[in-house]
Amino acid sequence: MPATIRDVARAAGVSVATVSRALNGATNVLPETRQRIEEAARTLRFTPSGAARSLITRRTDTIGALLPDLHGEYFSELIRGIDQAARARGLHLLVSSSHGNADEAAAALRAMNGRVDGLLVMSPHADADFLRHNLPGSLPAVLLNSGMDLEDHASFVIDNLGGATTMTRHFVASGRQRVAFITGAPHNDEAAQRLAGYRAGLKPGMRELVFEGDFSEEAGWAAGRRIANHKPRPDAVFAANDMMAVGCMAALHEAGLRVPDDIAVAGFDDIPIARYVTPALTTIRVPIAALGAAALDALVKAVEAPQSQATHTVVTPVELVVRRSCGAGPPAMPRAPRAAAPH
Amino acid sequence: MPATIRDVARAAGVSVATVSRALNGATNVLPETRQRIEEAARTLRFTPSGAARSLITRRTDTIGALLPDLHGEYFSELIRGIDQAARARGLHLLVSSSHGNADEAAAALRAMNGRVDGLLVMSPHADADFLRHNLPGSLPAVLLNSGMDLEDHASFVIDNLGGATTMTRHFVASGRQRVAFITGAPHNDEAAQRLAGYRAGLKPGMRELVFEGDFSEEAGWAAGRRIANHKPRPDAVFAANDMMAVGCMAALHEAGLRVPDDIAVAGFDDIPIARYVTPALTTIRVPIAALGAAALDALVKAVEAPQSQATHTVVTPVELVVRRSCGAGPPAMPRAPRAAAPH
DNA sequence: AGCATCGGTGGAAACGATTACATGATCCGC
DNA sequence: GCGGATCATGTAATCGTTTCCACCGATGCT
Repeated sequence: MPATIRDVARAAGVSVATVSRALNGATNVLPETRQRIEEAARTLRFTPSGAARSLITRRTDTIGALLPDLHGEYFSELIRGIDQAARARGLHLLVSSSHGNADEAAAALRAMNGRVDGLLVMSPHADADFLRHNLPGSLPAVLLNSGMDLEDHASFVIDNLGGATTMTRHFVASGRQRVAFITGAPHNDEAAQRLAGYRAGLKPGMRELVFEGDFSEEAGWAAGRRIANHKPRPDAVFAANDMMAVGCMAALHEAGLRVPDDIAVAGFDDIPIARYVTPALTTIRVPIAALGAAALDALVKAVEAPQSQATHTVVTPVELVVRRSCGAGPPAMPRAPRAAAPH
Repeated sequence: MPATIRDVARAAGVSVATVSRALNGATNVLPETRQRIEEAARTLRFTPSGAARSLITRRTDTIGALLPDLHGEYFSELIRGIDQAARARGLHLLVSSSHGNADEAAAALRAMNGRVDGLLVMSPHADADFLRHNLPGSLPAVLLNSGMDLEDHASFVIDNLGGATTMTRHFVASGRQRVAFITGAPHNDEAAQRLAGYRAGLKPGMRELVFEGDFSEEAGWAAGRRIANHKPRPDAVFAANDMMAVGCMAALHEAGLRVPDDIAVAGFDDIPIARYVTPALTTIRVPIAALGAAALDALVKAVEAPQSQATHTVVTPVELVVRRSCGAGPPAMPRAPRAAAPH
């Protein structure tokens, strides 16, 4: 049983009110009294109960993150960005992930009530209706990468459309004639945007060549096989994400094709692996961590000024990264400076 | 302002006690009454306050994770494993990371009091003394990858020593004569264990060749340059982690050496990148997610039976993964089945 | 000298839930 | 027909904090 504020009060010979004031930095406490209290707190190893404190304070100094999955580098980067921004503000992070269905997600959402000051939501189930029915009370929330405009919440998305358009135009501009596309998961909003971007980037008169995928490496490999056998053979492949591009390159390689000489390959996301595969992968860099941090910043604003909920959608720009897999780029393996980290 | 249990009671025309009983599945509530209460709760969108509930219940259904950093695949895997095990038990996860110094870590620890039922601690600052002084009350805690045996807490570690020994022996067994080692970060316990394993794996009479590193890719690259110029040139390099191995391979490549023909390279951890670099990296597979899950399981046990704190240290075994970078392994890029995940 | 002020402190009411105990009503068996 | 068991429900204490208010001695101003 941990020591309570009452124990400290008794030990220091004062009332609990005074202890609370002394420990929370109120000015109107006699220096001598404060010192006695601090010493009592130290020897009793008193730590205020977060639950009790946030019950009366109505602040938890915690924000909740509802994520679809923790698999892969995309989400680890996202969490890292969110955590970093949260820590800078002295906030904690309560994460909840992998909700197979809407009911599970709803349960997770409800369980957060009274434990968080705001919610960062990134879930395939989180449409407008879902939030309207399941968001407890008036918890501020910010949406991530859910393509819809919601009236009540700010929303942060990646410029999937613009990025895919840029990539496709890059292929076209460097003389590729038959640019194929491997789609992302069906019913996925980001996948749809990237496909639309691909279409927008083709030159008028160019034929679109769409192969189905689902964001997984296997799907990329399967699509790569089909592409290798397709007549006339495409001279460029744009995969809706990097993992599929990696799988596709393997299949093309197995089919005896040379990348980029016979066929160029590009992905989307710029996951760390992208620069290490051979040849290094041309891709669209997505500032994932920055996106998470920006979303958290917006959420904190919403928490601090509940009425002035800015409900606009912020589109984060992306950047073309040209590497060997599309024929250009530096010849050697680039060693971009990265923060030193154990492991 | 969210609805409270009192609002529900008023709406249903019963007392708060009855509402609590009805909503928590007690049997002794008239079906008709229960129905009225459930409907009232639904229309008012009542969600019990976690803070209030855990104040009286003394359970938070949350476990806290104190991590050193969220950078890199190592920690994302760890969190994934922990989260998965936690979710299976209906527990939430409160994460806190990147504590530059012991004071910050202590503050983070204190802030967890009253918000979590137990603590998963992985921190360079978390030695026995630190925990004794900063662990609030009698919070159960489990340590991760901190090399020391603590009396009061269970501890989970990777078999760094055994893994490094195995790898070194593999080099020796396949006929390598001069095996070099690139060390991890100084003052890091895991780094020390891996170095010790390297030494233990050398054949009696073999000369040890130790190059300094710090787990970062840059350090691996720098060590690779020194190794390429070293006379007589080593015919194998064992880096204390995969990132350094990757950097080292780049440097060897730039120096005109062929891996694995001129010199073999191996790493430690088996991060996802390892199988995608060219040549694919021989390494020691560490079941990171499983480690996190096991630690969480142990913590849950400690939470449920506070007195029977099993204080033993569990050493998780590791596994040698042979790929092209040391001369063996399958010729084509392997596509191990991996769970399909967006991005 | 008297009265308002001020600064330190204590008492007690919140916050929103759970739960031990009290209270009636109903029902059963003798 | 009456005492006691049973059952649904209400009353109130409780968890550990913060904070409003009252109190009281000392001080300053006129």
